[in-house]
Amino acid sequence: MTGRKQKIAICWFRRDLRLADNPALCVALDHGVPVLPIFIDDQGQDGQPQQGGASNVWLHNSLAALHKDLNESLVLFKGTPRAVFEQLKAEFELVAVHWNRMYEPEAIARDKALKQWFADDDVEAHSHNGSLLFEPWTIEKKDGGPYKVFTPFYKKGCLNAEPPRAPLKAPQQINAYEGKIDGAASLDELNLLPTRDWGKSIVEGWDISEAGARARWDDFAENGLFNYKEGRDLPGKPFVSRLSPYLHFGQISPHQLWAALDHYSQDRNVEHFRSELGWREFSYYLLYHFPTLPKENFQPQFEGFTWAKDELRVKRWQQGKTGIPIVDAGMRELWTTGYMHNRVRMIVASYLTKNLRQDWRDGLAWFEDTLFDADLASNSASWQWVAGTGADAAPYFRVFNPVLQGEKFDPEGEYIRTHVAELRDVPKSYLFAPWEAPKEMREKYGLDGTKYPEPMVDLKKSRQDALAAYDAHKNARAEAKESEI
DNA sequence: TTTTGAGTTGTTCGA
DNA sequence: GTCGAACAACTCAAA
Repeated sequence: MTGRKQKIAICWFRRDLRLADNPALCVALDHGVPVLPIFIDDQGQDGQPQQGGASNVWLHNSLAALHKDLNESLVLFKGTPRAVFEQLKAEFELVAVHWNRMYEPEAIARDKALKQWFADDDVEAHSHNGSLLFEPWTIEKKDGGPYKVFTPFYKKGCLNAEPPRAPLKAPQQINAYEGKIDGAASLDELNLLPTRDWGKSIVEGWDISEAGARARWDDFAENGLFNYKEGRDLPGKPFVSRLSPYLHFGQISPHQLWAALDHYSQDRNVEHFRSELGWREFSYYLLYHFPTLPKENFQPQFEGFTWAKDELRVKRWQQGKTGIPIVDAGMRELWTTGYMHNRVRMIVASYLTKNLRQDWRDGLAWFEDTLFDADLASNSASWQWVAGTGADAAPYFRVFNPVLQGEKFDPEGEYIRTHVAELRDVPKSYLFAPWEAPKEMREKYGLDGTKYPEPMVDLKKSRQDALAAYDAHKNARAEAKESEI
């Protein structure tokens, strides 16, 4: 190549797959040179984690949509960011590189090293805040340490802090670099879709794009928000936002939602939805300050607690064949749609960790693989919360009774019937605990295990066993402590 | 340093 | 059927 290299600025898309309210994109466009929008798939490389199957399906569709929104100018790569940037640096004069921050421990390590590398090479590189309302390092207790309880974190820490910025408008025009780039990959070459058909069926009903995120919000604002505080507990009703996968991949930002909520009267429903965004912040905050959150019990007193390791139990839970209707409905919703209603997530998590006494990490791994919205921060914080090992966790004796939960939150059985076909015709009086149905009814509907399985474990006994296991652990610890003295 | 009040989402038991 | 108490202490946050 002769002459001077072409000047460009790079906007590195990651977990911010949108044009509106995208600080990195806005600033990249300000340099007055063509912007090269790129995405790098570095899963499994250089210590970066592998994303789950459902997440990759979502990502595939997101990238296709973003490419379209960018007038087909998005350039994809597979490999390590370092290698990609080395190549781009050889080919172009990099005026600046911009990205929006990620907060997983491995991502932080990667980005930190890259920043140093850019600094050593005199390339301007800047990270921006695109996905959190409050940066984790800005919220601290009076004594300077991190909060471990949600309410003071949210009320004192967040609500008294500098308010989140107003969302940025989408750029009116994008001066994108449109030449050919060596080493770029096609979307198919990223191989994000699974080989089985599963990838096709789960995307039904989702518009996986920035416009789709908008539409989802509009629909929720009109039909769910006004009834959110109580309605969000009813899995058979459309009162939850279902925005979580869009938030995870950044097709919509929390700033956009936070600001949009200002347009409504600040009643308890709006307050509650805001606080759910607060929970998302809290999860990221915990992961930032306690990076072992996905791997180790947050509460150290659970060290050495033994879970009843049983692969068959985990497998039947995954397949939605536990014999507990609301649990099976949830697990099947997850498998067939890539999503599970929040109330049911708690029920199935409580059932796995308490009634089946399986390690919360097994549940976490399954959710990571099958949820569209699999988000390391929220997922680890929430599993630990249910298991009782987490921050601000439920007391150990709080074991959900899935029969009562079903009767209370899915009273007409709509949710169960939607997801567990075998139970569609079972009368309501036995829908939540089919093992209690009279013999002839059990035979008629195949509730004796011919169509629908009998319960894996007795609910009452397994509850007592869980409480006993906790007690035993506590006593063992107390004794160990005593013998130290 | 000590003290005080509080802590997302539940269940069971007995009056 | 409804209601309050018990479940078990412990940690956190702030005064």
